Amino acid sequence: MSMTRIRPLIMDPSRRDEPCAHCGARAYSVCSAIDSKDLERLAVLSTQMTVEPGRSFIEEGDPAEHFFNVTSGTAKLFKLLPDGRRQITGFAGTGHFLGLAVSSSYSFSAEALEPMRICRFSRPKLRVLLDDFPAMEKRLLEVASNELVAAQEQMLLLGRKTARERLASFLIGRADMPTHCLGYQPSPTETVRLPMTRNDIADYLGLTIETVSRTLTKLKGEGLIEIPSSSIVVIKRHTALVGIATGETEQG
Amino acid sequence: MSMTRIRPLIMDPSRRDEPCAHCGARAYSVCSAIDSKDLERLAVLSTQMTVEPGRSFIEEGDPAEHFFNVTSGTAKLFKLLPDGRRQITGFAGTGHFLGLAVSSSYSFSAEALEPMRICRFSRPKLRVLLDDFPAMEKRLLEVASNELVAAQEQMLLLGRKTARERLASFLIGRADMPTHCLGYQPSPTETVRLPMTRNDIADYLGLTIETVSRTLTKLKGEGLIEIPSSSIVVIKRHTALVGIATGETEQG
DNA sequence: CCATCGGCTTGATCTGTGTCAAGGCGGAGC
DNA sequence: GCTCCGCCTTGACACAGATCAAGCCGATGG
Repeated sequence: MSMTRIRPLIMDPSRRDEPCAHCGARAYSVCSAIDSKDLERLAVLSTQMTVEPGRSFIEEGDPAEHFFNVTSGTAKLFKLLPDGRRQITGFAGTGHFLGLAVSSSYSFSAEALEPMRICRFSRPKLRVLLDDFPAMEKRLLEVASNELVAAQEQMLLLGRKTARERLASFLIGRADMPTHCLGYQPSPTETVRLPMTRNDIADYLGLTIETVSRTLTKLKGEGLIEIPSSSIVVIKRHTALVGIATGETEQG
Repeated sequence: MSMTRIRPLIMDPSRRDEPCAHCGARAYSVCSAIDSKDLERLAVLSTQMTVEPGRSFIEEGDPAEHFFNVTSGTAKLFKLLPDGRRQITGFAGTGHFLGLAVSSSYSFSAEALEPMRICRFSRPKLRVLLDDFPAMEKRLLEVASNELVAAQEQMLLLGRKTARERLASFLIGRADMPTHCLGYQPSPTETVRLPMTRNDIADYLGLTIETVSRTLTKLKGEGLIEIPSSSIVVIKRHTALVGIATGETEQG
């Protein structure tokens, strides 16, 4: 499964002994459920790593030996069909916890879009730790519940929305995201940074790259958005875009 | 939101005093995490109800005051767009726990497909109970994790599979389900009972009723399945169907 | 400054699935 | 046993988005 994987991960000795106490992502992650005084127990279980853009750190089908926590950067999470068709199931930013699942192997792959820092935990060891910290277990349940709600929303998008509605939903979703998930963010929230390629957007929305491109061009032509560079979109008419995203607006 | 709801639920006084100890669904549900000796505490929180086919017991947007546990029958879970487009996000059978979500309102609706028995818990009260039973919290996390994996699989289906692959996946998914989820089940597992209409299947798979009907007819014509009645499908060539479902088989 | 290359856009055409329309079938009620 | 009605099937046609095919644009490196 991972035969072609070359140097996907780089251990980072410089942070080996740095405890979770200094982690910039802690406030946004499940680790916030653990008290400062107990943080050392968590720290000894964690391994800090960096992942370069384009590198995978989870491969669908591989034995699920670790949990991960994103401390900076963004990853795409995806599933593949044998002929190469791909569905991106989500993007994981700062604070995102990865690897939940009872199964013994990963059900998706994860690849860095940008330089990332991640925090890795051994599954069995974290499981044991969780027995002592029900607050963290509770936090994980909250996280999983929220992701489930998001997944259902995405099913509605994939099953029933038009290309135009999908793009509008995607842009609004990005604009409404908490700042810490986004990494570097140009000032107003109406400016949306897109660290992923058009192909990634297409595979996230169940479209082709051509349809994504055409639809964005059309939204631009209608004055709903501006596209100063291909990885930046400025939302000019937020309410109108929301109307399209939620299916309230007829056509275009 | 629920102005048009009429007698959606029928309280069942005959089971009011019957404790969870006699619940047939207990073994399959999150309640199994609670020890027999503590079961009384759970029992006092629960209200048994029956729901007639076609009745809703959760309405998207309503305040989320309860959790539910399905003890028999099947429900469809769905989201709607303002113009009536519908996406069924799943079917909930015996043992299924409903209502996970941090939000204060439900993010989906639930409607009975068949006569159902459900067990209702007040959210705040169950939350308090969970503090005393971390095993149940752990079980809920497991359940949520598994649903997340299933949701991602469904995103792959909705975003990237053909109509033929969707129907094959759906039938295989039904055939592979644990028996207790299905309610009454005609003997061999190769016989699949479909308690939902073609319209429901279409709304679950992101297709139209016509495409579902045509595709099933085609699979029948190829000898992969038989359709003795419109709500029963017999899988004749399981392996071939799995090949189609997973996208390994070219076309048809 | 030019060449290269990956990612993006745009145009022409095709096609899988949706839409519209007409029966068929089987269970419920009289 | 007949009628009704909801659900399902089948056919003809339409269209949103896919596919195929150029070409553009901006970053990178010599």
